[in-house]
Amino acid sequence: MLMTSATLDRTSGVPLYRQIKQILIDEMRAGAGADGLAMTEEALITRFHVSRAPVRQALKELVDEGYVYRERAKGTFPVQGLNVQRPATLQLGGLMGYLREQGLSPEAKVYGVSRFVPPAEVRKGLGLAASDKVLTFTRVITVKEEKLVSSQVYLCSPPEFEPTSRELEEAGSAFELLQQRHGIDLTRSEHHVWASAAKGDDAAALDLAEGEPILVVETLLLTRDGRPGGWRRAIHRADDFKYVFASNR
Amino acid sequence: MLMTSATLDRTSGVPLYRQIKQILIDEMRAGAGADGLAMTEEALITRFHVSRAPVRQALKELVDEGYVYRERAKGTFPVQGLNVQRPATLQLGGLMGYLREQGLSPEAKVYGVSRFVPPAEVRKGLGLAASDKVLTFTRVITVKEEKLVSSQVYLCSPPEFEPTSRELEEAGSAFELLQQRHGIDLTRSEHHVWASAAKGDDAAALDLAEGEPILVVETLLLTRDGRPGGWRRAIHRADDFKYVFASNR
DNA sequence: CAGTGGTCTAGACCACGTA
DNA sequence: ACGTGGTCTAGACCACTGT
Repeated sequence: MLMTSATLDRTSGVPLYRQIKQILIDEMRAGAGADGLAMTEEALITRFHVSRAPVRQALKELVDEGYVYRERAKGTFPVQGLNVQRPATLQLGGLMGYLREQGLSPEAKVYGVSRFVPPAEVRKGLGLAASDKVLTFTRVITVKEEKLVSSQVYLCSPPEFEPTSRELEEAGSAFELLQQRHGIDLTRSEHHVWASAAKGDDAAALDLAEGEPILVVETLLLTRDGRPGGWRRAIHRADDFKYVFASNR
Repeated sequence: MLMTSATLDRTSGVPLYRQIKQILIDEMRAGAGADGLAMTEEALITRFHVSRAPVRQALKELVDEGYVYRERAKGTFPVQGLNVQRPATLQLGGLMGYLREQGLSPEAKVYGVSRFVPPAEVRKGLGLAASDKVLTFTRVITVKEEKLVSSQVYLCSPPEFEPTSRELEEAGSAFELLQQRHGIDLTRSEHHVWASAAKGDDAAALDLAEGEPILVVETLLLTRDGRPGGWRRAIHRADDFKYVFASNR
């Protein structure tokens, strides 16, 4: 088998460590699971004609992303099973996109877009004064005529941010809209996940009988500098929705 | 206020970047949230009399762990709210320790320790042949006379690994035992979390009526090199157990 | 012993944001 | 223009592992 060895492009503007990283990923996917090649730093330095820094940065990111593991005085080795699909942590607000990728045809409905003072629990989580108003709305995602998830969203946003229901339905996520229009990125988040029995509004929101099981996900969203910027309570139909995430520690 | 500035110890064997990192964490906790000090690389280099590498490594880890954020051409800034307790992702098998830290008195009971061929679903997840045997057992954690969680665990382990129920109850985690005795560390994991209605064995395991809501957490455990090494299905009493995790992306 | 990754030094050039 | 973090070079010494 003839293997055309990839080389680096020093004029492309793409950092060397990213090119190295991508080449190694491609090679591992292509079947280096049969641990053929040695990924020692020295080998990569001589192979790509670079110094240690870009090699180490590439390997560092590969470790963080779970592609390889390193053992002191032993070497760097690819993890097994890179060909099988590994679950990625669900992106925030990326549920619509994910469902489409899965070949489903999700529909989003947004109700009750308004701006008012949130309930005490939410106000506390967002660290707001008793009179501060936030943008709020309800979003229901339906798949195959069945209501899959109902979310109540509270967003600390400038008064100028007054999206319509239509805009919120078309945008993949309200958070994306907020970033595009006002440069506010709510990239940090804290999730609380538990099971409960549907009752009252929760039951009605998903057309469930009282007492039926639901999955509740409460999320506090934070800006890069750690200030609360949003709060969301999502109710999922039991069994139909699974939260998936991986850890390397 | 007199501030005794911490200095580095080059003889302690502790890497400089770790010392720098810890000093910065302490200072931020002490109240640098009032963004008093500048954490630019140049400032830290001159302050600690080191080169750029340890400073960058310290800051890199602080970013990864959510203590600071960096903006190109602007600077490095502490995130707000470091004094309030942030949720840490629950350590695998660390539930007993966590409950004790919370001042509760959890009790663990282990039943049915044995070694046999697992059901098809588990065998598939673990990538085993039809005749491979694994160690299996059931573990129930009780708090205040109430069964909180019931786990069915399947462990790929050498035949010599034959812990007693007693040993498994006293060890914080079967995974710890496996690492201590055979050097097998199942550090990687993939979690699937959803809500369901208790029925059959699941209902009996937690003394619930049929149809009551439960939280199901299925976890595939992997070794550092990515080979499946264990599988666990945990059933949690609804409302009493919350899965908490944070993300910086 | 040689090879590995972990840590550190002392420089360099660049893109980008602020002033 | 200047300061910031992002990237890269070319060295160095160390601890640890396997032979």
